[in-house]
Amino acid sequence: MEEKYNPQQLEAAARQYWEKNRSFKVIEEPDKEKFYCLSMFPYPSGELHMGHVRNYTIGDVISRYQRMLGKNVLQPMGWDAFGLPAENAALKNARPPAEWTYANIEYMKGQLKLLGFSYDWDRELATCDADYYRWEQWLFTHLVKKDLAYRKKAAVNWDPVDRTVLANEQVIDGRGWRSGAVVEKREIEQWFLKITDYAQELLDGLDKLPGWPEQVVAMQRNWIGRSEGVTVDFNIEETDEKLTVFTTRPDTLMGVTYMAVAAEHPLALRAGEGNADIAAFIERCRQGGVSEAEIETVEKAGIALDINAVHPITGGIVPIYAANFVLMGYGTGAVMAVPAHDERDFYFARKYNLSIKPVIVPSHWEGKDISESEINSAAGEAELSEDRRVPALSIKDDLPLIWDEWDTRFSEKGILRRSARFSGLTSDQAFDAVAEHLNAGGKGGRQINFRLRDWSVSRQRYWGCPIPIVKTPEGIEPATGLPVKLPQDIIVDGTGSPLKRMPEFYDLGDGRERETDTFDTFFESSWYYARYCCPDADQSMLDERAKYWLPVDQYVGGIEHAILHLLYARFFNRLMRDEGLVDNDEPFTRLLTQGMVVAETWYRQNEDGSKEWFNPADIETERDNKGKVISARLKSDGRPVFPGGIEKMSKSKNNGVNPQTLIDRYGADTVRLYIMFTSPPEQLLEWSDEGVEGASRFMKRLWNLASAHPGIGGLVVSNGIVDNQKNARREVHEHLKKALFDYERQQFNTVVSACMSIVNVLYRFGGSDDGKRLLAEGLGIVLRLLGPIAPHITHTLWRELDYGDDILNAPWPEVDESALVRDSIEMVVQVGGRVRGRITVAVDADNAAIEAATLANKNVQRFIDDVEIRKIIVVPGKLVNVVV
RNA sequence: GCCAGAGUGGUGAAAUUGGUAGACACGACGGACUCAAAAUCCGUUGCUAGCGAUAGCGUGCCGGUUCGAGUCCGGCCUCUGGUACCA
Repeated sequence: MEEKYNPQQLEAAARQYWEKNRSFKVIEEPDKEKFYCLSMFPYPSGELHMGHVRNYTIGDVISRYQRMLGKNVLQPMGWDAFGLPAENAALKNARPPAEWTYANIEYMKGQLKLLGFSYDWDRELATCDADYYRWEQWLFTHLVKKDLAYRKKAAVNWDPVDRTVLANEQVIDGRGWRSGAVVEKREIEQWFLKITDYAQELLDGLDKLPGWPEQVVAMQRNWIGRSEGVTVDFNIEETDEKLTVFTTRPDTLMGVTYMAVAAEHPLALRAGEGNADIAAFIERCRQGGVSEAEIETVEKAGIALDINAVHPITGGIVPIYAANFVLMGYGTGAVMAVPAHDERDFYFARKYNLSIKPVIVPSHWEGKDISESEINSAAGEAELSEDRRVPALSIKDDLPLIWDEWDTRFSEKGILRRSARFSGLTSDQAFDAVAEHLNAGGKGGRQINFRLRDWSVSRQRYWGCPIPIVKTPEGIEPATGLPVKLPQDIIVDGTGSPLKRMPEFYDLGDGRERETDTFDTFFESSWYYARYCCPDADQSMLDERAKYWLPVDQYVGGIEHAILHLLYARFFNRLMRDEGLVDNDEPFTRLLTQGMVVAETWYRQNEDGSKEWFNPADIETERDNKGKVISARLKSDGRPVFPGGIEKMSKSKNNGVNPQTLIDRYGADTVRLYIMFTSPPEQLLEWSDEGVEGASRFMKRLWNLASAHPGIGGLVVSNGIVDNQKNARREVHEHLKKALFDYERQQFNTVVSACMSIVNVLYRFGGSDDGKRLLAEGLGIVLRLLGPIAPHITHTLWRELDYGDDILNAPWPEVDESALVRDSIEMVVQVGGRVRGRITVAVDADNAAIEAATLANKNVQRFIDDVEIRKIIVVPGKLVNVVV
């Protein structure tokens, strides 16, 4: 046995052993409990970064843990290989995206192998392989036939200079990232999947996911956004047309004072034809990108169309505005506005001097009414004054009738006033009454609405899966002869998809043309988890093996996928279910969302004001006597650098730590241990080189302890009783209990803490003959507890110390409850909730004995001397609180 | 803007979920070993006062509930993720 810890050598040997024994190859074994553990597959961007290492280490720890519990564990790996970065790299290097992508896959695969992950590599897949994407093309043609896929126009970001569609990420401050031109919204024909048909089911399914983080469930619930409301038809004055809106607050219908439509709404476009101001406004609204964050933060603006609507109940006249915050793609592209009871409507009304008509008062406002004298004009009841101005309404007591500032109470439900036949009803009663009234008059009725919109899957890009559609003179039809293969040897030039310039791809003769758009890359990542079960199935998308493995028992990935990817995958699973391909509704039983990896940034200011960023590896720091960093300089020139804050590891801030360098230097086990130890999996992980040193030190400490006792594994005799080392053995089993508990709740940092504590105990007490038996048992426990986290060293020591042949087949350690028994316990004594002392009492002491011991404590007596004791609270086994 | 999180020593964090705040580490300081250094081992380490026993203060800020609050409730501040074409 090597005297010194030599990670490079032992890790290579351990990996060789696993490879030779095909340790992680799995097949379906119906008699064995299965466990499918999946980490989100990487985009092959070039090299592995720390985020990947963290994600895959967490997944591997869970996989190996489940395997040691005796389950049939599947852990696959593959490549999310289509996407925008390949096109950007292709543009830069003038090489085909396919070449770049496959080279990256080769390199990153080599890096993954160095980390000792227990993947079944026989199941590897890459989404850019036609063997993979042919099946999503197949599914799509079925969806077209089932009317679950359809075409409609939708807005995209258009760069008028580069004449190309931009991703939201490529729009920076409203301008194209390469051209710098102001981006425009442009409506183009696109394919959509009817995810809204599944909205209710996707919402209900969230209740059946107790293994998901509550925050993710909450985000998905809000994203789907079910709301019960009413549709209302407003006639357009002097025409036969109508404007339909949806509202969740029909109780405020009598307070409507204006309507707002999207700038691209047909009514607005028509008004713009005869009015230069309106046309200019519509043009201004066209500028800027389509992302919600951009649209919602832009200042609200509108313009009167000089078209009026007719209130469906009062017959009053309501002006129609075009507004930049109403979007054509959402609902009907029109909203009714109630400025007295909606914040956004309120500020818009103030900006354009529109009427504000309060119609709801607080529930406790029995009998009181809104003073008519303070309102001189309100749509639906009186003609608007000439300039549509309304004087300020005053607030009385807690009346929601203020004009100057908005109060959130204004939007609360209450009792209706000034609402004709509905006055006096509560908001809830009015909801029903208004809905029935509209329904009876043929002017609307109840409706359930979802915030969720249908999924646009068309992308005007090259490096993606071709949409299998053919345009013929007779119309649109699904392609036959799948797969429709993506041409590979292509040079990208940044002016739109090269497929559009390749008649050999799209021109099928007889006026028949292939679709040249490709699928959104979320399409591929929405079903890869299922394909891993049967990656070689060549007669169908999935086969019977999928029904053995699915659902995924544990999914691990970044929190940034909380909504889109996870929702699309839940949707796809249902699409595949409805094709009879899978049995289950939900694809992922448990979900762990891991936090990002961040690091300190360092910079120097250049003379032109720009900043130069330096890698943390090239910096040395100086600390004060408390250990606080007071200055830092670049190693190479010794001149100072300055901290720029802690940020996500990135190329732009040059704060990435290369996993490869660390593996070369410390070995994979140390990197894995550090990552698992330094933060709980769901939290942000702040990188620290010193922390890695600490992890490395622990590895050596473990190795040194073990190598000093060759063959000690043979001393383990049925949890060998150790008389003279009772306290030490109790500590070991207490830490073991803690570690087992933390494995179950997936808090791996404290699993490592517990292992460190056990090693500390063994260092102190492992010397004598009895100590050797303690050591034999304790080391056996630590090796198995660390097995999933640091697999190479534990594999090696398990064999070298004679514990057994293969630690993967060892039984998982169990707590010996008899080792935990104590004779006496220490309890904390508080007076008035403040700790004043400690008492030692027998384990079975009753409350009277505990109280007596408490009152006998000298320091306690100091604090109860001249005050009255009201009562004494005893928390068994923990503390005593004397209430004074 | 909207939705969802997070904030604890010099640092990463722990606190079995309302019961001893700071486990386990990192760093720093002191010691042993060494000609010396590295490595290793041992000790001290929330802040303030005190030789000490001990006391006061302390979990982003303000307020509340409770015998008792890092944990529960109300209101803020700052940071992070998502926001439908980054993946």
